[in-house]
Amino acid sequence: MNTINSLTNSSQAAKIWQIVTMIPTGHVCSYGKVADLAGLPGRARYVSRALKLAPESLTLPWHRVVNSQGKISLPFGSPVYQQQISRLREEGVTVHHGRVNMTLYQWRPDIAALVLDIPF
DNA sequence: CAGGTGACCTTAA
DNA sequence: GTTAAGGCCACCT
Repeated sequence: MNTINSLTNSSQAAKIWQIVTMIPTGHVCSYGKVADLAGLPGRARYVSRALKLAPESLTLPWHRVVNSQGKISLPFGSPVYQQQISRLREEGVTVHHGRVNMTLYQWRPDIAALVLDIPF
């Protein structure tokens, strides 16, 4: 079985995708935080892989995921890098030198969301 | 089986 | 404020 099918069949990837869809417009979340909320602590790299291989049909807000320092983790200057910045700016997020201010824009899930989403 | 890789993270200088 | 090293885990060669 190829990589994409093994991922799309993975309940772990599904949890990651579900968390990403919860990030509100105008906010961002780190790969590590998404992993934590999905019940997969310490697996930030798995989040990046799940996003890269997610099917188009999911239309995930992948642009709201940045690294823990607030920096765009895509290859500098690449088309997809530029697109992430454009999408964030369309939502009112200031991006300067390929980075967002995490103090201002980091998503802080409320208690209700956590209670609803931990069991899956 | 043994490395190499990556849209990462934390810690320690 | 920064970088470097070690850790991390799934996948690929």
